[in-house]
Formats: sequence, structure tokens, C-alpha cells
Amino acid sequence: MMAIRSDAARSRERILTAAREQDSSTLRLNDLARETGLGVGTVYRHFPTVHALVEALAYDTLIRMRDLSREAAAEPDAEVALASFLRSALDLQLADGGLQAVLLSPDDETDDVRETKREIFATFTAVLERARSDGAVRADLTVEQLEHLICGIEHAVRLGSPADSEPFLQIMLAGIRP
Amino acid sequence: MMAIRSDAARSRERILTAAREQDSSTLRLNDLARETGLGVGTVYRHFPTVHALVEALAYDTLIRMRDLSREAAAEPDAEVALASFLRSALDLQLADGGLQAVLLSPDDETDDVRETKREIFATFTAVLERARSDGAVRADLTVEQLEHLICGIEHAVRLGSPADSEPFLQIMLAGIRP
DNA sequence: GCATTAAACGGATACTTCATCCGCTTTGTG
DNA sequence: CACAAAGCGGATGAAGTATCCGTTTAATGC
Repeated sequence: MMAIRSDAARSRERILTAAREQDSSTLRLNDLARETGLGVGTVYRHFPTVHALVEALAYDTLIRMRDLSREAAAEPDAEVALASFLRSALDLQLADGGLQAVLLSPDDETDDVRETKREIFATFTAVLERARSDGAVRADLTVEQLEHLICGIEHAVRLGSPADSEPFLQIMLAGIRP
Repeated sequence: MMAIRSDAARSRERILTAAREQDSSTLRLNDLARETGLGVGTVYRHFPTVHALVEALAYDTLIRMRDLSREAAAEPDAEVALASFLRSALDLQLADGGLQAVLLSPDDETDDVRETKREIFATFTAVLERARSDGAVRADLTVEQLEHLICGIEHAVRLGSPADSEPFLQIMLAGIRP
């Protein structure tokens, strides 16, 4: 059996490196081909769609999110745990412009991404459940709603300055209490 | 001097009518030409860009927003006035998918739109000012921040169901209190 | 009515962007 | 070193975008 070929690994890295210098919302596969000196065919074989590339770019951030989720879940105080989880999620989504799309997409390109997302959502559910039974959040709030709210806050911060991040998060945290 | 020609008025209405049947985020000027039976040149003369068309489509909603703003500002209780203003803004933005872009755009196509937006923001500023001096909202919150938060909530609601609108608004209203 | 002309109309067409296909090249293995 | 299997490249066709200009039409003045 044949391992991953060295030229393919090199091409892949060249594409990812070039893509990291761009805004994920305006990525153009043909442009990356020109910038890297690779053929368009090569770029499209590695990443058949822009979303496949965005997902590959976001994978490191996703792993970081999983790790921070675990840490948040280990926090004894349920309300602190939830706040910590939400702050991490918001910070990472602001740092990685493609993460929101990856988190919300129902179709993951790779099993690694699917499994990592699964763990993050499971942890999130547990943290919210604990906060709920402590009476620290509104009883009717679901994980999906909170996820959407974080995406909304991300959007709001992007409309203004990154400095709005913390005040907006505080407003959300204050607002979700019973 | 020549008034607006009747054929031009008819073409304009045909385009607007056809455009209203579509999602404002996926409007295609060439498609509208085909659907209306008009030439592409005609469509592009009336609306040189998609944004020009979106703005024309949103104008009625914008007028409605201005009227509801005036009503909210007439409310004696400052906190109720602010809540009323924000609820109207959210509802209208959810009803008109192009309104957010029109409100946030710094470049308005027509003077009517510019003037209407100016009045809405002036009213909004006055309502927020009054709520602030009543101690009904956080002292450091600006009009821009609140505007962005409403856009964020709109985004969050669009990610889920319209039924999330009221709970999300409640969370925001609770969160912006001191 | 009819002539005049400014304005509007239409759609061919040039330009840009997107994604595939397939002949050629490179890599790793026996 | 031969020979698959995998990867590479870029010409190319399909799709979308927007302009230009010759033709038509509506309003106005006589």
C-alpha cells in the first residue's frame, strides 16, 4: 500500500499556507493556484470546494476549541464553566473566520472534523445541562439556541470593533440568566 | 421638462414585483430580465447594481421603521420606548432580508433613503439617551453597538427558527440593563 | 395629427469566474 | 530500473456579469 506521496503533501501545505494569508470569505481556488504556482487541477483535487479548504484551515482551531471545552467542563462551578465555554467559543470564532461555517455545516468533509464537532457539542450540552440544574440559566434555553446566539454575537462584533467582544459577551451572559 | 415616462415606470414596477418573489441575497439582474421579459439593458439602467435594487425594495420597510420609531419615541416610559424600538427594528429586519444591508451601508443610492435612515438613527439616539439617563441601560452602551447587536440577533434567528425571535430579544433586553 | 427629440429599450457581446477533463509527469515499490 | 498508481497542469467549456449602441417609444410643441 502507498502512503501519502511527498509531492502531494507539499502541494497541500503550499495551498494551506497561501490560503491562510487571505480572508476565508473571499477565497478563490483559481487564485490560490496562481499564487502557489500550482495548476488549478492540483488545487481542486486537494480541495474540491472552497468549503473543503475552509474546513481544513479551521481544523486546528477546532481542536483548540475541543481542548478548551474540556477545560471549561472541568470547572466545578457550573455558571463559570458555561461562561468559560462561551467565551472560548466566541474568541475562537472571531480568530478564525471560517469556523462558524464549519460548526454550522451539517456536511463535514472529514471524519476527524465530524468527531471533533461531535465531542464539542456533547461537552457543550453537558455544561449547559449542569448550569440549568443549578438554576444558573433560563430553563428553556437549548444548546442550538446558545450556539446561534454566539454566532450572532460574532456577527455583531465583526460589524464593529473586536473591542466589542467582551461587552457583548457580558450582555449575553447577563441576559441568559433566569 | 419631461416627467417620468410611463413605460419606464411600468418597467421599474415589473422588475420590483419580480424581485419581491426572490430571496434578496440571491438576486440576479440577468434572471430578472428573463423573468420580466425585459432586456438586460433595461434592468441594469433602472438598477445598476444589486444593492440599488435591494435598497429600492427595502424603502417601504424603511418608511415603516421610521414610523414605528416615532411611535416608540412617543412612549413616556424610557425603558418601554427602547424595548419597543428594538423589537420593531428586529421584526422589520427579519421581515425584509435586505434591510440590514441598507441600514449598514454607508453609501445610499437615493436621498430619500439617506434622509429616512438619518431620522431613524436620530430617533434611536434620543430614545437610548433617555433610557440611559433613567438608568434603564448600561451607561457605556452606544447606538452603534445596539444596532450591531440587533443585526447579530437577526443573524442568530435566521440560523434557527423565527420562533427564536422573541426569546432572543428578551435575552438582549435583559442583558443590556445595568 | 404630425414632427421632433430626449429617453428608454433590447440583446449581442465582451469580460470575468468557475470547475472539469485528460494527456503528461512524478513517486514509491518490487 | 521498470511499472503502476497517484499526482500534476492548464486548456477549455460552462456559467455568470455588465456594457454598449442601434432601434423603438413616449411626451411635447406646433
